[in-house]
Amino acid sequence: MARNSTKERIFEEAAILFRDKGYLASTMRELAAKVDLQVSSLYSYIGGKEEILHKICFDNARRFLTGLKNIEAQPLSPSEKVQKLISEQIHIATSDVTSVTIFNDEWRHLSEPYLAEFLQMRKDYERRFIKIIQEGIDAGEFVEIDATVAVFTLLTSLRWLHRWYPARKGISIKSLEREILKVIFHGLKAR
Amino acid sequence: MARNSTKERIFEEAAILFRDKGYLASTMRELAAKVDLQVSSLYSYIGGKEEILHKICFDNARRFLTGLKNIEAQPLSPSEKVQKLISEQIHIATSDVTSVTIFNDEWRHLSEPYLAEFLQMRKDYERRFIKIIQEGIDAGEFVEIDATVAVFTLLTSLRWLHRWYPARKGISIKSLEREILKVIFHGLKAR
DNA sequence: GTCTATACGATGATAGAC
DNA sequence: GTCTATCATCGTATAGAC
Repeated sequence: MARNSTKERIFEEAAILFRDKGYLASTMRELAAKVDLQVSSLYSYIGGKEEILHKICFDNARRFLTGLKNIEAQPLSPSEKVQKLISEQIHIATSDVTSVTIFNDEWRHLSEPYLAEFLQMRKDYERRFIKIIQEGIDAGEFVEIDATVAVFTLLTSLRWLHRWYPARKGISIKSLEREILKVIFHGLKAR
Repeated sequence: MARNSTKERIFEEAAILFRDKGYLASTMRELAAKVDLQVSSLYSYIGGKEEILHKICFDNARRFLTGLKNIEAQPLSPSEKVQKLISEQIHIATSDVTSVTIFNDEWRHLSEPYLAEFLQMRKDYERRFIKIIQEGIDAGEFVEIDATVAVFTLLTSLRWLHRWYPARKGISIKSLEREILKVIFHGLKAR
């Protein structure tokens, strides 16, 4: 009994291809070669190229939104919520690089109406993240800052973590998380 | 006398196209339509599609490296240097969105040997930025952090500034800069 | 489910007349 | 420098035999 079905292998190889070359530059011919099939045979398993992109983007969007929902529901302070959100982002980005890369970089090649739906989920996540930061500011836990600027500043560095963290070879996920939290919570400047 | 030559108009329209749809999804036919020429006429002005991408990527790489070099040469503290670097990134990213978007998002479609050359310039910039942070740590101006993690955390949020700052409508560049500096230097947490 | 064969449109680029 | 015409190639996807 094989560990992975042909369909699973197609999705996995496609993800690697999309990650390395981008969605548009990846061809069905290459994908077929990777899984040792003729191009036409791929279509016995999937409806088309975009179906793969769609699955990756929406699986990840749902994953992040579910994580956020769980954190929102817990009786935590804004600080603790932000810490958990950052921790979650780091763990997902480092453990599932391929998938997160595509989620972050290739969603724009979704066709309508999926693109609009995706953007709405993304915006929803950002809006709810901003709300948590604003609650922290109002509660006096965070400094008086523009919550939107703060969220995008930190969210952006997390979203593209997958691109740069291989540059810091040898660091453990635990240390990576500690260092990032240090920068985000306390900033660069010594007291 | 026209303000822009045909060649300049081709580069400008191509940049907008690349920014909006990505390099691969942009076609020479679309570009020709934008500048009111037949496709074949474009080739009287440029050698090919990649020449445009090449120019945008390398012009920007040089611009950022030149800015860094100037700052390095000044008799400033690491803190002041970092502040100037951040300020410069913000000004370029907000004043020349189109160009910076392509520089950040589309360089990977450069073919060799240009790709390798580009990556080397990029790495050089990062390495020198890390060095400044490390000097700040050694001088006691910055907290004891992993300089690489710190640089990528902040550099990433600056590099993709062009993607999110329209989400914070109405904010002035001055305020944007102040808020970002606040987050990066002092962090989220209230004292 | 896998194959061979192929449809069919889009692509970057060129040839050569004017 | 601009055009019309065209090329070779590659893209996703389908038809239909086995």
